[in-house]
Amino acid sequence: MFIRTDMKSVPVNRRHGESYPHAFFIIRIGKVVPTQEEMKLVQQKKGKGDRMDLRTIKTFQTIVKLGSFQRAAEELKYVQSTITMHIQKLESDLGVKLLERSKKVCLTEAGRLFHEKADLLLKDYEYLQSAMTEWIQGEAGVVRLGVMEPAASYRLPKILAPFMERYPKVQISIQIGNTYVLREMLIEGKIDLAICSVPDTGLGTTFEPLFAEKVALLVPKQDDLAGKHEIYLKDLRGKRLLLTTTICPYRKKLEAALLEKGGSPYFGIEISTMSALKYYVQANFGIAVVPIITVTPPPEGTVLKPIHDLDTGLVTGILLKSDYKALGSAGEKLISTLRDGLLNQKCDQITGVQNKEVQNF
DNA sequence: ATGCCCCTACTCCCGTAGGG
DNA sequence: CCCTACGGGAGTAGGGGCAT
Repeated sequence: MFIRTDMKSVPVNRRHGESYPHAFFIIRIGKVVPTQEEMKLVQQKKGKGDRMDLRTIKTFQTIVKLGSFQRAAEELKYVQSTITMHIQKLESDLGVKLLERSKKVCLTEAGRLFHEKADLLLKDYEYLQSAMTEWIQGEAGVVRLGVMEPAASYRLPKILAPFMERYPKVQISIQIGNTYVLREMLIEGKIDLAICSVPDTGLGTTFEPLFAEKVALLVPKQDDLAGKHEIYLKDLRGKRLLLTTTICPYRKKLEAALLEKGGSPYFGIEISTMSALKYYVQANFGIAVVPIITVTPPPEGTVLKPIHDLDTGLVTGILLKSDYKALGSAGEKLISTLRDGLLNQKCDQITGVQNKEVQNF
């Protein structure tokens, strides 16, 4: 069986000048993928007998409840002939007699079974209606979010916690990845939006910058840079740099700056995850340029130092598809929450680090 | 390919008349 | 008293034609 929902028009009651309270969604029920034989029958019947709608079921249930066609008509605000027509249609659709008409309306054996099952169907429908209402009001829904590090671990939880408390029925799925991966996922429709840096290509997406993720140099205490008052990119020459992968936007930005201001050569160790860098610095493997938020406070045995000639902000924001269609109320509310949360999160200040002001757009 | 307009067929409901 | 059948009015869906 399949259930097809159609938006039934709501005609103005010509006789009484009011809308029919019963004329909302109709659930039509039919057979899954009709066979050729069934299709012929359907054509022969010209639409009769292959479906039933929710109103006729409600009419039937009302008759059973009140024990009379007339009283059911009054309850449902139909004329009595319409009630008769509904039952005829229902019985015709099902191919069984549901009610015995005599002085008193009685259920047949089939009618009793149908009454029982129809009750469940109506309850399910009421549940569906309620779920749809919640979706419309933004109280429920599913939003697939892609987030890059460190925002995923260090910023998002604080922003999402109050949102989830306010909208407990909204399901959020979070995919963590780098900007390149998140953009691909967005294009392929695997996520609805992403929090990431500016993608290499803007084709097919629109980027809304929100803040700059500041970075600084993390060095072991025993390194000579730890005691240096001012550090510039040229001071990194000859040092062992701990780097993330080549597609990491932080590494790209750092390498571009090093080429421009510091010159070659540099040598480093590649570590795939940003969060692991600080532990390798702690173990005296080398030095690393890391987002400040990930090393607040710095691990024991390390020192965080600003690099004066490094534009420290990696612009981060919301990435959406160019042909973006509204996600529904829940999605829109989440976007709004993320936007406000990321714009308003307090900048991480570290003693001894002369941060530039976070650049807001 | 998309949007708009017009026409036709269909659906839904009503009131009325008649039968059990 | 209750149910059924019938005719008619009003609204909607869908197809066809046309313009962009």
